[in-house]
Amino acid sequence: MFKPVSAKLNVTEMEEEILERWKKEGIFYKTLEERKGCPEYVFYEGPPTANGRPGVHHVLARAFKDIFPRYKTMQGYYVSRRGGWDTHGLPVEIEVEKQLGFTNKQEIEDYGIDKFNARCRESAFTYIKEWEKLTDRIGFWVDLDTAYITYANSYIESIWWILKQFWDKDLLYQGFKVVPYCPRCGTPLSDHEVALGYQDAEDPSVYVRLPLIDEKDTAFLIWTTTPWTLPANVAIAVGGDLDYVKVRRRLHGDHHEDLILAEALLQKVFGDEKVEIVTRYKGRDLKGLQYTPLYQFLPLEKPAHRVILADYVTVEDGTGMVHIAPAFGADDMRVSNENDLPFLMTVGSDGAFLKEVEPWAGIFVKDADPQITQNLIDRGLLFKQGTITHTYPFCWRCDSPLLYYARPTWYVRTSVYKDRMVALNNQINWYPAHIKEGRFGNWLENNVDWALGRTRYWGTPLPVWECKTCDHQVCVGSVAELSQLSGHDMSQLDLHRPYVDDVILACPHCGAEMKRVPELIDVWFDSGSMPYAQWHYPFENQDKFHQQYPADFICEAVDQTRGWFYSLHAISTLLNEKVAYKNVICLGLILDGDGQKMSKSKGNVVRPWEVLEKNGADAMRWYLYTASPPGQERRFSSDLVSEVLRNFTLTLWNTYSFFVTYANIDGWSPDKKVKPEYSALDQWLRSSLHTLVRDVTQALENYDVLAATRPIEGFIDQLSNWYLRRSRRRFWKSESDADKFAAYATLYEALTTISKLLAPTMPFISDALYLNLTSDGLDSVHLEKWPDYDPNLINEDLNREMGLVMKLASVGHAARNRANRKVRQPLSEAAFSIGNVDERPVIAKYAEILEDELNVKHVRVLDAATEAVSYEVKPLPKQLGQKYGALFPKIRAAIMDLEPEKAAKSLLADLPVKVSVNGETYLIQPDEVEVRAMAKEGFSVASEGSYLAALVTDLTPELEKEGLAREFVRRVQDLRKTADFDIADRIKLYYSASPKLAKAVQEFSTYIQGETLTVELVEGTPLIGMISITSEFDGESVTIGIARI
RNA sequence: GGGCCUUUAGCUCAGUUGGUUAGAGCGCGCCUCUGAUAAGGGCGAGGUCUCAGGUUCGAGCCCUGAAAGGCCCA
Repeated sequence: MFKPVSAKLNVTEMEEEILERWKKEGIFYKTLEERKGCPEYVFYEGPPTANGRPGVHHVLARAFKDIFPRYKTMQGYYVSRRGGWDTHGLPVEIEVEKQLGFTNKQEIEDYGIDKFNARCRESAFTYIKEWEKLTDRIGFWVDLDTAYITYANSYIESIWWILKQFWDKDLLYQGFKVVPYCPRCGTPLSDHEVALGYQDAEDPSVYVRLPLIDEKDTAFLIWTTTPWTLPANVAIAVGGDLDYVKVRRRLHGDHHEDLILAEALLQKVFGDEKVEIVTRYKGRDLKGLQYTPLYQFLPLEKPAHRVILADYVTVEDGTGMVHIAPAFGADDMRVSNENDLPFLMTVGSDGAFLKEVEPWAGIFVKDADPQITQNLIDRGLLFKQGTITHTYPFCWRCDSPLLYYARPTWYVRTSVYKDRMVALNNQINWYPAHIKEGRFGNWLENNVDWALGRTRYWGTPLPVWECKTCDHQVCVGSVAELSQLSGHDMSQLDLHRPYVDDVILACPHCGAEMKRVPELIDVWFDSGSMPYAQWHYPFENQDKFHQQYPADFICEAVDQTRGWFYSLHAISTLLNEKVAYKNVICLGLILDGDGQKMSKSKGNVVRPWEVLEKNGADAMRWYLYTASPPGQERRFSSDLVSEVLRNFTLTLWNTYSFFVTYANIDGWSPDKKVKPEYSALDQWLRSSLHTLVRDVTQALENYDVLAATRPIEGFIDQLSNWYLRRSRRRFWKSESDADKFAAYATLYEALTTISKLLAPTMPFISDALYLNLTSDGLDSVHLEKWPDYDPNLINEDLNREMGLVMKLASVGHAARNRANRKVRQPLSEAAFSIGNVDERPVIAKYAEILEDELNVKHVRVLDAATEAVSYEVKPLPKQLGQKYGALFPKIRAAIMDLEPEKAAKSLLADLPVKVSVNGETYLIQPDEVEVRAMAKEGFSVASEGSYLAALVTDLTPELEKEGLAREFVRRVQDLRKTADFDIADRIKLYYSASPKLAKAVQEFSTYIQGETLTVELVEGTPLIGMISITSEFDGESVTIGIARI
């Protein structure tokens, strides 16, 4: 006996029961336990930050992550899946700052770094419960009990070890560079952080005169969108080979002024204003010309304010004369150094002007733009102003505009490993494939050194100590080393600020005090270090590390290309010259209903809970797998998840419920000793099933989730709507014969196999099915072996033939519809015409199925000689086009010109026909054309392509009576259902009917009794206490009463 | 300015090595079937396959260019 299964499914209840069972029996740990010692399949969990609520996009990633560990476990691999939490960095700090109402770094310092960091440590796990609950609810099996935590001392120590390796290889260095810098957070950002925050922004666009020293009434014209950088100007750059002109503008009276700019930009700058070209230059002619500085707030260490040459100057916008402020542009800095120009720093680390810049001291630079512009107007130096909208980087967390700002900071010399990173990337299997050469490959090709330093509080401290006196630096690679260098036991030290800052070392060179440099490191370095740091490698777990490196599989969204995908790859390359992961699925973004990216800052993150409560985790997962290719972005809609439930989950569930219901009635159970006698339909289903196992397995091997899921939908549809519909009578009939056994065995095999195929993707329903269907099975489908397919059972011919039978049935139904003959009314005959000779035998072979499906007494091939009235012979382009190439159009025309009747008769007899083109004769084979027939009158026809069904719609009295009997049966069945009788209940039945119907009932009484489980069929008024109904149809009337026996 | 992706029915998406009638699901209208079904079946409305060139006997598919949208980088 199987546990009875209602056709109605309460999906949430079912899933929660399964969850409860998993928990109670520790199924997840059992799957690990059982596979101990097996070959390892390695999955890395990209650590999320638990200081925000998990959203739909997290469900997406976790759903995809879950598939392969489950699949590989079933294949016999040991897949330890350690969870992880990202805990450091700005996202956490900013939340705490919000709580405390802080707006700048000084407030944090005043509050106390120790207290601040203690709060950060807590805040990092604000939503840990919700994360755990969600992870659990969606069935993502990951070991959160042993999850690695990036703030742990052991984790940090491993990172220190990595940094020390880099230090020893001269891969870690301090440089003075212009970096993207967030003035609010007070820290530089790495390129991949900057990449997260580009937005459209409106900035001033100003054209400014810089008067020449040696020429009266003449000025260079420069352009900038950052007026605040002008006080730091030291030079003008021009392109040596570009063409420049001096133009003369007429002013009021006799006055005029001369301006120098690139010729190509005259139109853009002056528009319709007429100006006179006075002189032409090449850029290099201008070199060395001096101009009057705009401002002189700071002393100059070297001569400045002259024209220099730079290769990056273009004439695309501006004036072709580029204002150079070495403190605020990477290119500016480079050319300034090349030309031995001074460096003017006018701005503090808070983004406000220094006190030397008197008029605007203390004002945030962007806020000072209008005042500077006004100042230039007042002094007659502003030529023109406006605004420009362009994409500008903003801080990815706090939305402040970033400044490009020169400061000393720490770098990892990734650029020297660029080629190696590119080469190793070629070994990685990317899905979708274009990321490899495209987005990720390009990113690697353009690699610049990793800006590692962060001047913040909550993060992994950079373990470099510097001598106050002689500037000597040491990098510390372990706690032991720190103890040794400091002369104190540091094993209990919290490796965070401010505690590490308090550790003073003695300089090995001069003996003076060494203090730690102030920087923390980029949090992406934390997560990229997880392959090593999660095991506290190399201090512990050396074996474990080697077993678990590199990963076979990782999966994150596309925004990690420059995030985790990169940091894993870069660290692994620099450290070991190996890949960190072999296969990676890169997911597209989930968009909200309006196509907007979901993000916390926009507040449009859809809560996954509603969807889960309504439709369950399986349906939500299935939707995410099947909706669109994984790399593509997708709009998320709760309604589409409901659709999965209705169309897929419930179809499967009902098939399962049907099986259990009838198997229980018949007391059927699987018996391996009995060899089933499979019918053609059974063989077809098994062929489809084993094809499915083959295809799904292959798709999973290729990390192709779409191809591993969509075909299952197709199979379930055919299982339910063709196999089961066509097999119902086999289950209903009362005798338990070999045919019935085969039907049960087939359906049972299909359902148990499906439960395994669905285990990685729909872990709940698959286990529900498995547990009930396999009484002698394991504790969970997730402990099962992945199914094998039997190639001998795969019969492509059978698959094709059955497809054809379905097509013919469909055309047959259409013909019935057209003739207005409902299926309940038996008809004498259906005749089919099939355009392709080879396919014709299908009709005879599957006659029984077609007769039953269409409710006709007989099916056959339409007789070409006597029943068809006209033909059409249609050339098949695929065959003929490939065979005749350019000759095809003429061959085609020649075939169309043939006399259709004559040609058709020959072709239907499987004989070729001759056509003549350009004096040559060609033989057209029967399989190179389609013959379409039209049927004579007396038939009701429908056709699709070359398939035609012709029904004989004349009714004999006998057929009519049978039709009435079936109508009668249907009324009884309806009544049984309304009365809520059990399917197996025997009944007695009283009826009174109009004469014609009464006669039909008498004649078909055996049939009726069999169909309706009627033990006593009595003509007479229903008895008191019977459930009864009166109805009229086809001009007849009847009253029926039934009662259970 | 550069890179990558997308563009097919009202919506979500398929569309094989290029083959002449471009499909599915949902939604909509009409009809129908049902003792597994929240379903199934039939018919219908709904498409200049983003546009323009090119290659080819033949292009939704291949090539070139353009447009729109998205992501990323300057």
